[in-house]
Amino acid sequence: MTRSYHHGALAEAMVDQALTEVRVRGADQVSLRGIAQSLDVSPSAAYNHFADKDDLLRAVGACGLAALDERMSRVFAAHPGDNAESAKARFSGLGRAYLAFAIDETHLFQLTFGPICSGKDFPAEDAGPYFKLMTALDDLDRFGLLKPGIRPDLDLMVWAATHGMATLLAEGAVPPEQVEVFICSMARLVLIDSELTVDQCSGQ
Amino acid sequence: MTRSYHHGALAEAMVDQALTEVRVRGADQVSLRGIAQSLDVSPSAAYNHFADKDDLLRAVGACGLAALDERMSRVFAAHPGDNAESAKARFSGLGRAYLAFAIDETHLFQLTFGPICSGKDFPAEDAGPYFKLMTALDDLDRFGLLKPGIRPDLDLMVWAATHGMATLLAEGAVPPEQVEVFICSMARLVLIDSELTVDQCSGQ
DNA sequence: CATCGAATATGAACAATGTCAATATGTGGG
DNA sequence: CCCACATATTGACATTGTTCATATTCGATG
Repeated sequence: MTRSYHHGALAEAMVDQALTEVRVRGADQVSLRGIAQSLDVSPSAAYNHFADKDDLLRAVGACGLAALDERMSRVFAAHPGDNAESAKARFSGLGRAYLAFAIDETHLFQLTFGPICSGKDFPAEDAGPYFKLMTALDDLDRFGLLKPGIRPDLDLMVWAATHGMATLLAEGAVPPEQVEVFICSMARLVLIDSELTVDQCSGQ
Repeated sequence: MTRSYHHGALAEAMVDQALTEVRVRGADQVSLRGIAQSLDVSPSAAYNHFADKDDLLRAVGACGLAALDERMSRVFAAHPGDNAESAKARFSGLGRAYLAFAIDETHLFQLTFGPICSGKDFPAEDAGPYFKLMTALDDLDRFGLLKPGIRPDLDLMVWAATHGMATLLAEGAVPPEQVEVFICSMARLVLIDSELTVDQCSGQ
C-alpha cells in the first residue's frame, strides 16, 4: 500500500514530519517543500489536506498542546492518591511538567503558543492544561491546604504565572535552575503550611 | 539633504518603517523588500546596516522593549509620592501598563518577546520592565504593605505572572476584560489589606 | 582645494519558497 | 464495468532573502 501514486495517509505523515522538524529547527526554519521532499511527495500535494503552510503548522501546534497535556496527565497517573500529600505532589508536579515541556521542547512550545496558532479555531487553553491546573487547585482546596479565601484569585494567577514562567524559560530570559525556585515560591505563596512545602521542593 | 544618492539615516528609517509595519501586520508579514520600497531605496541597501532580516527585526524588538519600558516609566511619573497609597498605585499601574502594552501592541509584543529576539545579545529582561516591577515591590515592602515574609518569593512570581498574563492576552487566550480581575487578584494575593485593595481595583 | 579611501547605495542575478492551475492517476460505489 | 471523486504530479509564477560587482557620495588628509 506504500510507494504508490497515492500516499494513503499524507496528512498525518506531513504533520509527523513537520513535527520533528519543528522540534529541532523551530517553526520558522521549516518549509513545505522540504517536508514534501522528505516524504518523496510533490510540494503541491500538501494543498489537498491543508489550506496553506500555516494550516499545517497549526496542526503541529495542536500536537504540541497534546504533548503538554499528556505530560500533565502522567503527573496525575503518578500521584493518584486522594489525600493531602498526593494533592500537593500533583500541584507541584503539574508545574514542573509545564516548565519542563517549555525547556526541552522549546521550539514546539513557541509554535503552540505563538502567533500562528493563537488566533484561529485552535482548541484554546480551555483544553487540558488549564483545566488540569484547576482541578489540582480544587483538590488542594478540598483538603484545606490553600490559604483561606484565595482560591478564586488563583484561577487566573497560577495559570498566568506558570505559563509566563514557561515562556521566560523558552526565551532564555530565565535559566532552568530557576524552575525549582519558582515551584517552591509558588507553593509558599499558595499553601498554608510553608515548612512542609520547603521539604517537598527538593523531592519529585 | 534628502532624495540624494545617500539616504543619510537609512538604518533608523528602516527600523521606523519596519516598526510601523510590524505594528499593523505582525512580524511574519513584513518583508525587507517592502520596507526598502516604502523608503524608495534598493532592497540590498539594508545590508549595509543590518546583517540580515532578523537583525533588523531585532532592532524593532528593542524598540518594543523600549516602548514597554516607557509606558512603565510614565506610571512612576504619574504616582511619584513616597507613601503607601502611591506605592500601591505604582504597583497596580505597572501591571496595567504591561498588560495594556500586550493588548494594544500585540504584534510588537509578540516580536519583542518572540523567538527572533530571544536568543541573541538582545538587552534581556534584566532591563527596564523587570527592575521596575522589583522597585515597586520594594516600595510596597518598605511601607509594610506586603504579606509578611513573601517578598523573596515575589521576585520570580510577579514577573512570571505579569508576563504570562500579557502573553495570554496577546494570544487571545484570555479576553481583555480579565485584566482588572488579574490586577485585583494580584493585589489580594500580595498585599496585606485586601479590602482597601478591592476599592482601588475600580480606580486608575 | 584636490584626492583617495571608506561608507553607502544600486543593479542584476540566484536559489528557495509558498501557491496555484491544469493534468494525471488511482479508488470505490452504481 | 465505469464513472465520479479524492488524491498526487507537473509546471509555472510571483515573492522573498541574499550576494556580488559596480556606482556614487562623504569626509578626512595631503
